[in-house]
Amino acid sequence: MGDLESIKVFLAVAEQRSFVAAARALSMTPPSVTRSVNALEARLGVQLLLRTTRQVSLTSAGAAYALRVAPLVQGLDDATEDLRDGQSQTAGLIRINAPMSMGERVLPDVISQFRTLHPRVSVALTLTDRLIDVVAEQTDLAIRISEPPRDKLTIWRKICRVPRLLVAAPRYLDAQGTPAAPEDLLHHTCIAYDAGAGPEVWDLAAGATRRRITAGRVLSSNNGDLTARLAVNGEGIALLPRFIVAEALATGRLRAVLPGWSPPELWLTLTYPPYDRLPTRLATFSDFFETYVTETRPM
Amino acid sequence: MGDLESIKVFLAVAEQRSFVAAARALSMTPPSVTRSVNALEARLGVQLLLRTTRQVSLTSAGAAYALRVAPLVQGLDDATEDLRDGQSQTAGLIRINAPMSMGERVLPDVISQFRTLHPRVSVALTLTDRLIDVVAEQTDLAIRISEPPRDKLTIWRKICRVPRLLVAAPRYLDAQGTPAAPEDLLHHTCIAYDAGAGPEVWDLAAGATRRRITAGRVLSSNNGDLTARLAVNGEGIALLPRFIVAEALATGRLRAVLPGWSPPELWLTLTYPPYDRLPTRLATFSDFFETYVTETRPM
DNA sequence: ATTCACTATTCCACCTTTTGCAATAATGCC
DNA sequence: GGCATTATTGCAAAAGGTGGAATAGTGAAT
Repeated sequence: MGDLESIKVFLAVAEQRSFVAAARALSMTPPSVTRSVNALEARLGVQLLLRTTRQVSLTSAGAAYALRVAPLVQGLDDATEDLRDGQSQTAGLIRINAPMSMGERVLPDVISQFRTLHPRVSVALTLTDRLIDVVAEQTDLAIRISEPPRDKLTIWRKICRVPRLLVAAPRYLDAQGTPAAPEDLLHHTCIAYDAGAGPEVWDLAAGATRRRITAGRVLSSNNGDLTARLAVNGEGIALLPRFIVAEALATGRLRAVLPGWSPPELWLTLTYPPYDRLPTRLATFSDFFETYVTETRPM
Repeated sequence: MGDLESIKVFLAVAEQRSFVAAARALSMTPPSVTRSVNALEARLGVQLLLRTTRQVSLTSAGAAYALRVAPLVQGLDDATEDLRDGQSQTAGLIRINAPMSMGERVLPDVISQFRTLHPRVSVALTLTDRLIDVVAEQTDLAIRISEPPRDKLTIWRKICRVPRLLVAAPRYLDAQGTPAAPEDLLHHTCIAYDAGAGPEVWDLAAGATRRRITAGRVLSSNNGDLTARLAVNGEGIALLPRFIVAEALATGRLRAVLPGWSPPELWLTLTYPPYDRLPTRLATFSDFFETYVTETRPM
């Protein structure tokens, strides 16, 4: 006989002024109603109802208690209902974390289109250029560009491959020479788009041939656009996702380097906290995001 | 595993960010905490907590729910506590019903003295000159002057006897003659202080001798003071409680009739709704009232 | 007055649920 | 790679809740 339930039973009896009526209203048997109210009174140490076989009325304590407690119980029920709605319907807040490069490109579009479809969804967007801990950072959904995480603590979903390529400014290549083979990179300044800890090692493959190159001099940045800007400025050769440098390549400010050789592909992934069952709003957004990326192919 | 209790357990886990810590705080075993939270999540159909063996955190749904539900749970606890205090301490509202004659005499004094002793008590006073149904009238305590009620539905407590006597105005007695024996009343106008239904029958006793007299012409009123005023006006002979006519007797506006003969005594009683255990404020007031009446003897 | 219908309560056997302990699986730290 | 700690689960014992029938009490109708 739960605490809350017995309060509800009491409120029903108080409203109906009858135990059997309350029993009917709550689909209970009269004995259960009696026991429930008795238990509540015993717990409270206060008599709430004055009962005769022919009429039930409230003590003043009972009246005061009912008046005070009814809105609280209602509030709990409302909270439960809203919670269920928020889970089953596509509504509520989605806390999204993404790398900055995406925040400036695809995300504004994705989010406004999604919110047109699902106006009851709010989005809190944070941009971070590092691998975040989704649970520690209170994030519902992290968009990452990386090798698929091996974390057991998170769930992740692959969206698509993110092709990368080596680029440099024409000015740099003119001055330092254009590498013809991976080994030439040893004599170049390499700009790493990475957390920048430890020596930068690039795996390059051309068909079945693979080369593992440790870059010579290294500049690094955890921000893709900054890395690209350094490359545009002629600071060196950068390894960057294609979508970041696409525009610079098109306008000629950057030129592809070693176009036959490609580094291991990264994946665009969605990472979630370790839900047993993903809330609807997250699943819906994830589906929408995948569709958007697949159809517009911005990578 | 009650509804409310499992919410409290969840809140404890959410606050402590740990199942074992919550278990310690609530004097439970860790398995119980796990089961309680699981049951709550199952009932809500929503995952509230993200658990690892090393860290516990809230889902956004869980955070929202905790934020919303915590004050409600606190409110319920507060209500319970206040209710207990209101019962155990002498505080709260006492709804008193009394006959008008008392409302104008003893009650103002009783209530103000009582409230000086117990300032946290409020009193709602209604004056009614009829036998009221304490439970139907939402009354905590009814002060009655009558023969002790035989009602099974109420509890009553005798305070003291209320002596009555026969009185008439000197003017009336001079005009109609002064009765010398009970039988003489048959030829007088009798003013009844009573609900005034049916013929007025007065039982008079002088020592062991008893006479049952049916009054001749009858005036009646359910208000003691009105009855007394009619008697003062010389309308007839009235049977009234002594405390109502004491002043008129002292000033000579009324004179006692058949002083050797006295009607059955009435009782000043306190009547309560059918409480199993009387709330403290009512018991305290009742004790105070009895002491006041006994010491000042206003009857 | 007495019967009658209805109500709140209690009794009792049955059964679901809960509880605590021990065992298990999982995780972060040394 | 252990080690300590944590959340969880299995299992048997215990507790508590459940409904149906019986009981007592009440107000109204006869």
